[in-house]
Amino acid sequence: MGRPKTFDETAALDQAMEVFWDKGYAATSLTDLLAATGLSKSSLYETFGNKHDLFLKALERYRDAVVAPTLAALESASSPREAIRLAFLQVVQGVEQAAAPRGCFSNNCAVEQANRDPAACRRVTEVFGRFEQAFETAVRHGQAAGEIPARHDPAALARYLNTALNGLIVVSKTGRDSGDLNDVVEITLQALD
Amino acid sequence: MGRPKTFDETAALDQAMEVFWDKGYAATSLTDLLAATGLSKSSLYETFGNKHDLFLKALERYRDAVVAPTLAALESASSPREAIRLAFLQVVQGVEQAAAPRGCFSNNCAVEQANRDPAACRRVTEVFGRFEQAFETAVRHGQAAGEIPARHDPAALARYLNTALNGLIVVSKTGRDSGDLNDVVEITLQALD
DNA sequence: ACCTTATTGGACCGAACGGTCCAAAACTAA
DNA sequence: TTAGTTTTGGACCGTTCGGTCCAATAAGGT
Repeated sequence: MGRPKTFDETAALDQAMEVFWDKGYAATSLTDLLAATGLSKSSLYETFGNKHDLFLKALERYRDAVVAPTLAALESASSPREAIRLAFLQVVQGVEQAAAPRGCFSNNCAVEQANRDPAACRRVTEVFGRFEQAFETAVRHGQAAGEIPARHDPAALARYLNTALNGLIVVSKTGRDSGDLNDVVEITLQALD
Repeated sequence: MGRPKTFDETAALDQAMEVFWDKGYAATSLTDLLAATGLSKSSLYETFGNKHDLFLKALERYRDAVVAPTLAALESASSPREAIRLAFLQVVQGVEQAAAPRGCFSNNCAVEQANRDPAACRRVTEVFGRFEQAFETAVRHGQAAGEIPARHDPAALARYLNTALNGLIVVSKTGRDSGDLNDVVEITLQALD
């Protein structure tokens, strides 16, 4: 069976994801990736292919390891309305804690790569779709529980929430007063009244 | 007085701005800039300094040549409420017309550079601030005209509108159905009711 | 113990990167 | 016409880029 790998493949992928998340695709060099993962050049190419392949795998890893758990919480919350608020407040919290919020990997990728990298764009679209789906089921649950008026169209409201969330993430990147951001969140959530 | 320049400096700057706007900072090479501006390397360095200097100048040019006119229209509209709606619909229109919308230069820059380029970040923050200011005066005018209820806090509402607009721009980059985007705009603008 | 199979480090590659420099050219002012 | 000033093209620079390749190595399976 030959010599086994001396490193954890998904751990290395996680490290690569962090770098891409922080610096974007173009600004990330192979040297950065080697330093972050601790791999040698041959190991990296052997296990992940080239830089672009690795980038796509990092995007998928983000979807599975970061996005999916968050959305699961959103979909199975006992109080869907509060869960939605929490999703927004987590962004504000991110600003309070990190001096330089790195935003959302998919969001970053949409802005940097969507125009010139169809494969990456497809994956971002998928993540956005999942967000919308999660928001939609949360809205439906909220409506069933009487927390959200039934007159709202769940699908449209979900798209709205996803858009607003992405806006908040972008604006946060320039470093804002968290009180101001909280005001924005409150107004945003009035759409659920 | 010596040999005069054979090119239009602001026209060259406009071309450089287009490239940076489309590709971002890291993915734009000097070769790209030379091709777009038509300048020789020495002319470019002589007139604009290095790549980063040029980038900052392109951001400022964007603020003055692209953002300022838009905001002026927003601030002096006879129907402020409709002007706000129009600002959002322009983004949707951009999706319908361009196969690959390039978004907003400041927005792109916020996502790509805010964390690692303080000078660029400052300029982006300034543009965001101007947007909020324009939205705020539009809201105030709308309130004075009776188009927008007086109970709303103009500053907070302006921040909300700026955030929502940026969200719409980001989501648009992945190429969406314009009908869906219109739904989002309608819900967004219900905050003005 | 041995043979097969796989991993690994690092030398190496051509190309492209951002940036500098200078001699030739082109224009103005006198 | 000439002196003075600025622009301009392009040669050139060292560095870094993403990527390939191979010999050495290390761990199975038998």
